[in-house]
Amino acid sequence: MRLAALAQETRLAVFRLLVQTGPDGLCAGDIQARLKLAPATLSFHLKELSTAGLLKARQQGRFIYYAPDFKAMNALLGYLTENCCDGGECEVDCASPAASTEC
Amino acid sequence: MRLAALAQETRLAVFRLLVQTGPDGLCAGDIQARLKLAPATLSFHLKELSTAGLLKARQQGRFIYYAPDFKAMNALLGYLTENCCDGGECEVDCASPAASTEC
DNA sequence: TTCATATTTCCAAAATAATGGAAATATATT
DNA sequence: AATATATTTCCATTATTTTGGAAATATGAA
Repeated sequence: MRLAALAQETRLAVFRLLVQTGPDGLCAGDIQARLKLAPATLSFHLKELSTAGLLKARQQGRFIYYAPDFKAMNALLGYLTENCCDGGECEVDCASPAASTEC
Repeated sequence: MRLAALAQETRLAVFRLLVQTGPDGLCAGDIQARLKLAPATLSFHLKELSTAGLLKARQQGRFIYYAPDFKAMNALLGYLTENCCDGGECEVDCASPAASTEC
C-alpha cells in the first residue's frame, strides 16, 4: 500500500529528499549521509518504498541510485480524491492543491 | 501526521467513504454499519482521523456526524509534491493527477 | 587475487499500533 | 425518573512495524 509506505517519518523524509532531488536520484550512501540512518535501517525503508512502487532503483557500479517514480506518485494523489462527493459536482475545494501546479 | 492517519486500511476506508459521501458526512453508527466495525474500533479510528485534522465532527442530538475536512485533504496532496525537483522546472509529469479535476 | 567500499540480508529486540469486550457517558424519549 | 440508543473510554491482548548489529553479498580498484 503506497500510502502506508509514505506514512512513516523516515520513509517520508527519504521520499521527499528524492522528490526534491529529481529524476537522477541519489545513491543509498548519500541518502544515508544526509539523513543519518543506520545502513540496515535505510535499506529496510528503501525496500519498502520500492516494493510499494514509489521508487525506481538503478545500479551504477557499486552504487544504487534511487529516484521517485513520479507516475506512481501521481496515481496516489489521484486515488485520494477519487469519487469525491460521489462523483458529482461539489462546491468544496477538494481538488487542485496549491502545490500541484508548481512542479 | 496526516499521511499516517490515512495509511491504515480501516481508516482509509472510513475516510474514502466520507469523501464519497460529501460535506454532510455520516454518523458513526452509519459508518459502523457500512464497514462492519466494532464500535470501539471505529471510535478509535475516528479519533485518529479527527486528531490528524482530516475529519470534522458535528454533534446532532445523540448522533455525531463525521465529514472530511477537504481543506486539510488538499494541504496533504500539496505537501507531497512540494519542492518537487528542487523547485525547478521538470519534464516529469509530477503534478495534476488525473482525478484532481474530477471532483 | 586481495582489499576496500556499497549495500543488503538475517535476526532478534524494542516500540508502536490495532482490536474489541465491557463499562462509562451522553443525549433523547416516555 | 426510567429506559433506550449512540458513542466513547478503559484496558488488556494481539499483531505489526521499526530498529540496528553483525554477517553476507556485490562490485570495483590495486
